[in-house]
Amino acid sequence: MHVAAISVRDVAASAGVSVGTVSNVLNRPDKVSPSTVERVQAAISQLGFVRNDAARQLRAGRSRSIGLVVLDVANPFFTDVARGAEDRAAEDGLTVLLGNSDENPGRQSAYLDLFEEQRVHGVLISPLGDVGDRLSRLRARGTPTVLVDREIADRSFSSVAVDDVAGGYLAVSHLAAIGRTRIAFVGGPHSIRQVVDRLEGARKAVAEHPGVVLETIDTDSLSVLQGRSVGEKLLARPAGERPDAVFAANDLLAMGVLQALNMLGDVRVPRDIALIGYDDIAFASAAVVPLSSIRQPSALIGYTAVDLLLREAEGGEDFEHEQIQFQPELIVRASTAG
Amino acid sequence: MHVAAISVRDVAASAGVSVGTVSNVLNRPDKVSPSTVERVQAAISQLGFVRNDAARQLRAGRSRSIGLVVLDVANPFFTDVARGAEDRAAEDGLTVLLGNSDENPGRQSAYLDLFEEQRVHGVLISPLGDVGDRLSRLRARGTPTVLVDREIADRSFSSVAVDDVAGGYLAVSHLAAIGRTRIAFVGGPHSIRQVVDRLEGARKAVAEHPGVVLETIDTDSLSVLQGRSVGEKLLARPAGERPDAVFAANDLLAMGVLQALNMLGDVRVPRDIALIGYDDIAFASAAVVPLSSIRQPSALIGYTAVDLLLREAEGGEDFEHEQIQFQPELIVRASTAG
DNA sequence: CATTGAGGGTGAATCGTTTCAGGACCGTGC
DNA sequence: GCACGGTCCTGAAACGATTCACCCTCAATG
Repeated sequence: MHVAAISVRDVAASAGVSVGTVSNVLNRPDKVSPSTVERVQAAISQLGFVRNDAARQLRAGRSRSIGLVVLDVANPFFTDVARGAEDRAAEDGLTVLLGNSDENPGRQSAYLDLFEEQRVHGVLISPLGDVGDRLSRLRARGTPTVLVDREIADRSFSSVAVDDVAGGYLAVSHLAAIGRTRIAFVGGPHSIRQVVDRLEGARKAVAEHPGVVLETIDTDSLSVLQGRSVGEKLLARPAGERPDAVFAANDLLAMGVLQALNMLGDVRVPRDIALIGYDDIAFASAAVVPLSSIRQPSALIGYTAVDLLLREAEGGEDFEHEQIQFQPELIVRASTAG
Repeated sequence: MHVAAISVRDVAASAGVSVGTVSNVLNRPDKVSPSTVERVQAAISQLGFVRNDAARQLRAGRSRSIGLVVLDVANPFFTDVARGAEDRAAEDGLTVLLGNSDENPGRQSAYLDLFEEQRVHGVLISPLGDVGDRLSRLRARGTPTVLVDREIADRSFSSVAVDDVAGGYLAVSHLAAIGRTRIAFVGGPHSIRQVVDRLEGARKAVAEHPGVVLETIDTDSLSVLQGRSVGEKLLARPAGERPDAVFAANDLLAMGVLQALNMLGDVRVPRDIALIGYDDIAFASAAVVPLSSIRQPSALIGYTAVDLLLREAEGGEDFEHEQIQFQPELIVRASTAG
């Protein structure tokens, strides 16, 4: 468009002041006499001046945003995390840039590049695969980083997570407690730490219950679609070879499994197969058979992560990295009744 | 952090070339001899140089992003739209910035300010209330704008929408066809055009079916929670005064209603109350009673909107604004069976 | 041999905001 | 009358990538 862009210079000329004064009106109005403030503001709205954020950031050296990379925006768990993060960021006048890696290392990497080029205030990431080195470099160059829903073993990063081993343990202990003995764990890929931990928790619970066996069914991702195809595979088995309980690594998968099982009338949840998911998303309670699940404080995770990030940014290089861990909670509904 | 930021100047010095050449390596490697490209790239990775996007944008005058303001990120319909938009934007090397107005005019306005300060390539918005003037000014200053899921009467804006009147008509005609006569429309606020249109379509269908009456129940927003409270209110009525069918303005509301009705055993869906939603989100088919709905091509809407935006940006001031409208589709499931 | 043009490279100017050292002005206190 | 401290403003410098007019070389051409 050929509309000449209006700059502080134009505003200054129109109001009969210097550019420095315009900037002061914008950023420290108390340092400018009221009459001048008024004159400048009149010029601003008359000319339709809009601050150029790029110039601002260039000067400032940092943007006023925080980058957040999640595994899947379609998963309500992550939108809840994002909402919590936004809330905390807003308290400090910051914005959250949401990047969806879609469980794809290439996209994850692209977002990290983008955020670094944008000189974001910091990065929150629910990491995929082995990005420890990448993140170390990022941090070394001055961008603080907090891991969301994951802690890295060597404690070199700050993190906010939920104890997924405990969650897996809760889920399977519950299934065992209601008398199920042939349990299937559905989830994948194993590059996602949560999947591995929940499985580990599941194994731990099984070990404590003699007579209970655990089968694992791998999936390519944690989506409704993948769940549905697992459900179809279960239906295809002879009745005797089906598990009598399924622990899905998240609610999306669980709902997919549920959809598939529900298509054919002869398998009933929870009568034939009990089903429990993970995350306790809002839709879980509205499922065909209301879904038992493991609840995580999702918004709180996001909120805390930003908080930690800001403290880390404040503290500088020598900041003591902190690992915060929340405990999950078992929510029992109809899908594991009896 | 005290890590000195690396600039093109440092890279140039280290590689023994001029800054102009470094820039050329970054942007037009074919204009630089292979040996020089290699030398510069070695310097870049050795120094850990990362382009400063703010400086880039300042010079370029525009950012490489598109702003998208949606009514509710928790609504899968909008995340699908966003996904479609991202896909199309990626084809042109652009990024999508997602802003959630949460049906709040203040937040909507804040995002528009932010996007304008960022000098985004363009804005996609699912507008709330009366923002025509605001958007006109935005466009006058050079930011092309496309309305998503809404067209403005005077055709002064480009838009991508679905015919919501037709959708409302489809839903209620279907309810009438299965013999329901006391239909309740649940939705709100009326500042959302979709709500108004779907209601209009509903009225149109009712008018064609003598003996069918329509009641409207207003809500403050289109969320599961609001739906649940409507459901509770319906339950509180004497059985004879309840509608025998509910048309909810979106699936979230419908699922809320369904949850509430399901808590008490004496009202059954669809036997006592048939229920149909709108958007056909992925969770609709996994609901307690699989939900009938009106499907919209959500990802396609986002994709097309960006496409239109880019064409408009290309065309300049004299671009002929275009209104694209898709047709919705009725999806019948158990919640309106019989 | 002079001319032309292409390929490869240079570096100062530019984008728009913020910052900061300093200047003008005015009232106060000695 | 003068120094002093405020208050209010000024305007040049800086941030870092990109652009563009220009320069240099060298080979091909007439």
